[in-house]
Amino acid sequence: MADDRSELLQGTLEMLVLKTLSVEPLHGWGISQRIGQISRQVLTVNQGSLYPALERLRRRDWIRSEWRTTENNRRARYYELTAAGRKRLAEERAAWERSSAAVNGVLAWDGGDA
Amino acid sequence: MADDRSELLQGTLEMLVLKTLSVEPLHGWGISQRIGQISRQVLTVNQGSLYPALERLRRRDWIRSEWRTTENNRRARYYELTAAGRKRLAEERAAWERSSAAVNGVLAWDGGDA
DNA sequence: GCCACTCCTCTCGATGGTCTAGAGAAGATT
DNA sequence: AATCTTCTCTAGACCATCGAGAGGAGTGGC
Repeated sequence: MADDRSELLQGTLEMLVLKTLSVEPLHGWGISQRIGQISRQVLTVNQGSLYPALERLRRRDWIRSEWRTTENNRRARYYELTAAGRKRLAEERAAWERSSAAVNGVLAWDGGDA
Repeated sequence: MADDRSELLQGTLEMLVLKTLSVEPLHGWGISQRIGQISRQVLTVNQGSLYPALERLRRRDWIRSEWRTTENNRRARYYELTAAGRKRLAEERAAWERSSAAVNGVLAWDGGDA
């Protein structure tokens, strides 16, 4: 029922998070806001998906975290990319480009060759 | 880890199947072959994913099936798109285009405006 | 001082699409 | 007769995501 439910493509969350953090360190809530903002609310990340994803990324040493105080004077865990995370982002990006191009190729197919 | 596993983007299988059938009716094995062929093996559909997907599509009346004999003289269940399936394909395609454009937008973001 | 609101973290259980790993049938080829 | 190819189909498990929360701490209004 892919109604208007979630517009978040499965499997892209980690890449999106890594990309967001590659621009600047952010806390969880900020990552979610940022992705929504850039995509004009087409992509929405809910917290129940985000925190487990952050934990997975941290466990693989693609991001590291640190408690800090926000501009609003609240405690928040800031995440930033590691060198391995940067490499990982490049890989995921390449895979995304290859796969999405392939999907577009199938969608564009009209019965010609192949 | 840079999983060389499946290159199939989650959530795109049904759309790919509908698209494939929109060109011509095919049996399950043929659908899988066809998608691999067009995408130059970037996308691979394994049977354990395909048949449950076909069953879901059939149950929603987006495709209908019929036993026929193939060119190789074997029994095969041919699937073809219904009118509702054609409509559904258009919807999924629109959603895919919106979402993948949004993902590309996030990937292209470099810290400028939002 | 108290209350509502925003900011922000985090958890649990359920859902559901996909994968692994098969079984099995029947025509074709050797 | 044995094996390959074509083709359908299933069971169990995995695991990312989602829905629906709980909770804590600072801010601003009254």
